[in-house]
Order: sequence, then structure tokens, then C-alpha cells
Amino acid sequence: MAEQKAIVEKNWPETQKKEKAEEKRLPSLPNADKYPKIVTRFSPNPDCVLHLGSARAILLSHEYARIYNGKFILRFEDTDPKIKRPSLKFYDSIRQDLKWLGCKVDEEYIQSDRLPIYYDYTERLIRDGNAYVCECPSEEFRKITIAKQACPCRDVPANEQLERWHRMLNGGYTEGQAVVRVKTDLENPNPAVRDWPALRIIDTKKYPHPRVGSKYIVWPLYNLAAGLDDHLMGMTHIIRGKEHYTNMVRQKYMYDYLGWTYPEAIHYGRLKITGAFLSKSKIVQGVKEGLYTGYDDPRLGTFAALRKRGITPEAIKKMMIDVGIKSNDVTLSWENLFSYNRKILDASSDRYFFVPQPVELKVLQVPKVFNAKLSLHPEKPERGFREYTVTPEGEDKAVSFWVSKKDSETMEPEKVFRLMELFNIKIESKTDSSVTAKFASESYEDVRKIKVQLIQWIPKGTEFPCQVVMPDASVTEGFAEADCKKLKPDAIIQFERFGFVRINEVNQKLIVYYAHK
RNA sequence: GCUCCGGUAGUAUAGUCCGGUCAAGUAUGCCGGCCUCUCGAGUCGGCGACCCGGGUCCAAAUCCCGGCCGGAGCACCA
Repeated sequence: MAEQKAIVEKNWPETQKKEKAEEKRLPSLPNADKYPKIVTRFSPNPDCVLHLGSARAILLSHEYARIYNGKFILRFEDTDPKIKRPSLKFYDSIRQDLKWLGCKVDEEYIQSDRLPIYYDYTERLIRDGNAYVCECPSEEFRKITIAKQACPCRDVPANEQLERWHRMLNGGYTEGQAVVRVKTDLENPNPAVRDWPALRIIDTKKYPHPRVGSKYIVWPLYNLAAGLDDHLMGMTHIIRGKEHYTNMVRQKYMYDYLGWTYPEAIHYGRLKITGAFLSKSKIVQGVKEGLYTGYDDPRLGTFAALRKRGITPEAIKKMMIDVGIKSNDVTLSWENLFSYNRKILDASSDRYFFVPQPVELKVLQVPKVFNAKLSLHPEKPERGFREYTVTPEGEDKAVSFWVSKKDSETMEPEKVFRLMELFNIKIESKTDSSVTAKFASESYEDVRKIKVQLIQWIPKGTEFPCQVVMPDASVTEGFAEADCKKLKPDAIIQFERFGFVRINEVNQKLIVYYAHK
């Protein structure tokens, strides 16, 4: 057996290589071949910035559109000026987030521009006796519908319905006095489906819409607007959260009346990240109250925050494709996202030294001037180097450095350390604020076998003050090496033995955001 | 309560439609070795799962029934 294996290995080495986990691919879309062109959409309410919770809908919808060479539509569902009031600034932040995620939008629509279209179809539904204007108070209607009964308005003749409809449009009703309902089977086992509401009145004098102000007082509800639009915009596949499952059931009644076929619908489960805040209302409220520094506060799970922290869109995309479209809920951990991100960053990030909470280290008897040449990337020398010269001074030929407090805490007299790519030292004495050591030897080989700790160092006087904003929004102060002055905002680098960080600001100080180890 | 979904290692996922090749694959995590002038990366090895109970069948993660657990919906929100 072993012999056979050896022969196989010798002659066909590639067959023995453990197959590298092949890139995971998305399952094919149901009935994809039925449609000449696949059309998907992402349809957010612009009432908040986007966050990881939307990542599934966005990335999967977009990815499928690309796989099938189809079309990806962005549709703003801003039809509630009162309760989930949209805000102008979010339309644009959503467009930017999508762009950042690498999702190219082929077409964009805004529902608040389309009210006349919704009115037309509503009129048609009413005229055909498939919808009616209901004047019942909602609690009243609830009682009737739970008993599987028709409400008194349901059987009012169509011409009178139309009259009521026009009265609605003309302001003859106030908020809550009338609502348009689409007829369904009153025997439907789910009471929530029975004669669902399609349009309602909103007092836009009191609650003006951020885009169209008080122009309209009759506003469509989700199922009417989204239902009509999905057909009108040629959607073939709807990918959305499972909270929309019953909405599909409701909308199918309307599709039947209009003689349309409902698109293929995929309902995926909720996505949670342990420890991340993914609630829109909590995010908006927290920002408003000043609990967070903004929508990009590192504690938040918003795309803005992730971007600021140096999480790459590629990592998010990869994770979403791996998670797929199952209908069960998924609970991911930050660790998971980080490992996707680390793979990407490790290859692309330059390395630099950073010493958090610096402590002075004085090395005596340094025999000569040293030039340290430090590679920007351990596996890619072609990326270049940073170079530092240390020159001993005074009678005791001393050189002073900054090292991290954490490293200094492990220092004890007689212990040997290596200043990375420089030389080895032996500790002599230590006080609370400084450590004294003496030069031990130069060669790495001397200490390699005894596995001494390699530590980061920064020559005193060359330090570049640096603040690292941590994921919990706390700030770690320290010194970065002088070459960091050349860095540009948005670059993502690795502070060796500390973690990956994204450069936010390079001025008198270096301000960076911590991504992960 | 009612109406739907769903339950594979710590987490996520493959396999479930069309039962055997699954004493269950992969990623991440954790443990250990090697490698490396980072506590990163790489590499090698290890740990770890079919919710429970019946049934059908030569054979069940896969089909059927019951239970348990989890989730979603039940708005004049999206």
C-alpha cells in the first residue's frame, strides 16, 4: 500500500495533492432558463445607512445578475413619509455603499416618483371589483376578518367604489378614515393575508415627504408598490428576507387579477453577527443621541463603519456567497469575517512597526553604527524596504529606543531579546518607566535556536505619534515608525504583531482604525 | 394563540429533491508539529456534527409519522 502510494506520488504528484478547497459557487437560480434575461433588484427604504444585515440581499441579487449576464436594479422604497420616514442623505449613502461593495446598478427607480402609476393600477383593480375602499376602523376590520367575514365596504358596487377612491385622492378623507384593500380569499388560513391594505392616507402637510413634500396624500403600502413594480420592472427573481414570505402570498392575489405571473422568489433567513448592532432604528437613534460618533462608528455593523475599519468589500462578498441563500437564520461571528478579510489583506498590506504605550529602552555598549533594512512585506521583497540607522552616542555608546509596554513587562534582568532585523540585547535593569539593556550580539542565528522574543523598536527621536481607534471605539496611543509619514489615507497596512489597520489621517499624528489581528 | 419555514461539529456550509459510493466533505475555530527575523501568512497532523423517538426498507443524514427546539409573519412599516 505504502509502496503503491510512493509510486503514484512519484509519477503523478498532482493527483496526490490535496485538492485545494475550490471556490464555492452559488447554486443555480430556479427556472433560470425560463427567462431570456435575469433581472434582480435590491430595494431598500432610504431611512438609514446600509449595514451587514442587507449584505445578503445586495450581494446575492447582484451576483446572480452578473452570473447570468442579467440586470441589477436599485429601487428606493420610500413610500412611508410618516413612520419609516426616508431621509435625503440616505439615498446617496446607499448608492455609495453599493458602489463600494462593487455592485453596479444597471437601473435605478425611486417609488416616490411613481405614485401616478400606482394610482392607475389601483383604479383598474377597483373598477374590476378586485379592490375596494374600506372605511372601517382597523380594529373593526380585524374583528370581521378574523371571523372570515366580509366587511360592509367590500360589496359596495364598483361605481360607488370609484367615487370613494376619488374622494380619497381629493382629500375627502383624513388619515385613517379610508384605505384601499385588495380582495383575497377570506378563507385564507392566514388572517394576515385576508383583504390586505394597499394604499392609505398620510397627512403630508404634517409629515411631508423629503422628496415630494405634500404633493400626495394617498400613499401605497409595500405590497401594492413593490408588487406592481416587480412586474413592471421585469423582475424575474426576487431575493429577500423570509419576513417577506407572506407578502408573496398576498401579492399573488393581485398578480392573478392583473393576469401576471409572480417572479421566482427566494426567501433567505436573518443574518446576525454576534456582538454587532444591526438594528436600523437603534443605529439611527444612537447616532442621533450621540451614543456613536457617527454612522461609521467602529462599534456599528454599517458598511460605512466596516469600510473605515479596513474591512474589504471582497471579504464581505466572499462571506455572503459562502453563506448562500438558505432560509435558516445564520449567526456569524466577527472572527469569521476577519478571516476572510485577513486572507485578502495579508497579501496586499505593507508591514510597519508600531509600539503601543511606549516605554523607553536604553541599550548600552552598541559597538558600531547599524543600518536596518526592513522589508515592507515578508514574502514580497519587490515591494521595497524601510531603512533606519542607529548610532551609538556618548561614553557608554548608548542608543535609546521605544518599545511597547507589553514587551517591556516581560523583560527581566539577564533575559535576551532581539530587536527585529537589528541586534540582540540582554536586559540589565528595569524601572517603571524605562528599561536598560546592553548589546548582546548582532546575528539572528545566535538567538534563533533559543527562540528569543523578537520585538518591534523605534529609535527615540524618530517616532511618529499614532492613535489607533479600536473596534470598541477606545483609543490606543503609541508610536509608529517614521516611514509611516509617507502613508496615504485609506491605505491598509499591518502593524506587525499588532494587527491590520486602515490609515484614516496623516498629519501631526497618524490616526488609524484597527481592523483585526 | 393562529399561519408558514427550518433543525449536519463552537460558527457557517456541502450532501437531503432522485435512500447505498457519507462510520459524513470544506471553511473558520481550537490543540500540536514544521516553516518564517511579526503573536500574521504558509504547511502538516489532530479535535469536533447528521435534534429526539418510532416506522418503511437488505440499506436512512436523506423517505413517512409523532415530539422537541429555533426562526419568521399575524401593521393604515418596509
